[in-house]
Amino acid sequence: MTDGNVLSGFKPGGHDHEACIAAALDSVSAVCRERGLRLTPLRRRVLELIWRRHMPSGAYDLLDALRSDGRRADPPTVYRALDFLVENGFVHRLESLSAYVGCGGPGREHDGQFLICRGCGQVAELGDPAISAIIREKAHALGFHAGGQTVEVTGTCGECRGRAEGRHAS
Amino acid sequence: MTDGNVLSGFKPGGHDHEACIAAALDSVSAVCRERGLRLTPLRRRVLELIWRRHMPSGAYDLLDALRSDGRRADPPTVYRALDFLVENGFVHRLESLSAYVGCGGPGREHDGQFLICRGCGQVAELGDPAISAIIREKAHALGFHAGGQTVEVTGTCGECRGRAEGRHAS
DNA sequence: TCATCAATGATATAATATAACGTTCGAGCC
DNA sequence: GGCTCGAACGTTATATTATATCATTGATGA
Repeated sequence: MTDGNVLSGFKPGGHDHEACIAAALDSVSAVCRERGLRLTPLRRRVLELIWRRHMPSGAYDLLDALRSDGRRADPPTVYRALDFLVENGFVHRLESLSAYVGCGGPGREHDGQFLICRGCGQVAELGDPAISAIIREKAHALGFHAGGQTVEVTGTCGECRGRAEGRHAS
Repeated sequence: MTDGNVLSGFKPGGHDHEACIAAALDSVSAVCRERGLRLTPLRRRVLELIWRRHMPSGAYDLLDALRSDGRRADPPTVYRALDFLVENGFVHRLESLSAYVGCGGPGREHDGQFLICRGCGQVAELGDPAISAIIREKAHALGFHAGGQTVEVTGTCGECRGRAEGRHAS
């Protein structure tokens, strides 16, 4: 099996974060052009802030960041931007954290599965058809017609487990 | 495949609800005795209220219900009872609804999967090992050590879909 | 009987999210 | 260009969900 189903993985310490943000913004920007959606400066900025932190952001963290920009901002400002980004699949809401992360495969229809590391706080997103299919099938066997799926797993990523074992050994 | 993995299903209109509540309370009561846990009157009452509504209850709904009992109650009262019930696996929190439902298999270790009907608001709980296993395995393939899983599916149950089709046909 | 600790009472406040209405701004049309 | 319209955003207020903190009660065992 390849990593073809990983929409966004845990990032090693030294990855080129600016490039990673830029790529995400470009990708969303392209999808918006295709679909006639308006990626306004505010929406774009919120999306950038989400990618920049590279871990789940609370709405009020984003609000503070907007204020640091010098912009006047109140809760509806950020919630409206988040609504747009979530509705169009550019950002996902993590229900178990009440927080938001950038989508690793914007523009692709998918049910995301999220791995949330307790150690570093990073989140990986899978878009694994086998997982969503088995859930849909098991539900269907009970006569249930599945719509959206929320799949969130907390645990420890490889890098953090490595660190923990390192400490043990030393 | 049997329905062996259904911990609690969608209830038909006429099921014996009192018996259903009593069975749940007895079952939790027995587990508490086994484990030396204190199912105090308050905790028992909150658990009963949750089963009685037979659909997800918000913490503040429960609070209102406690007050209707004539009992003085404030948020920490209900949240502490919920903490006890959730920690010990007698109640599950539905992250996508910020609400609580009774556990269909108290005392059994399991990752629950929840089917949330948009029509009637009822929730079915599965404890399907195949679902939790594939999630754990896919996570593991990425070096991620899975702890708890949140799996919540919104959609439409058979009974509600039946009703909707009935209206169409008429 | 008393010491102790878990449970609950009570007050205050934090964190997350939405309602409602006014204002601005840009796209399409005359 | 000037108009109209609707989407986006500004602004104020408030709703909903959850926790921190300290005081009090009450059951259990020394």
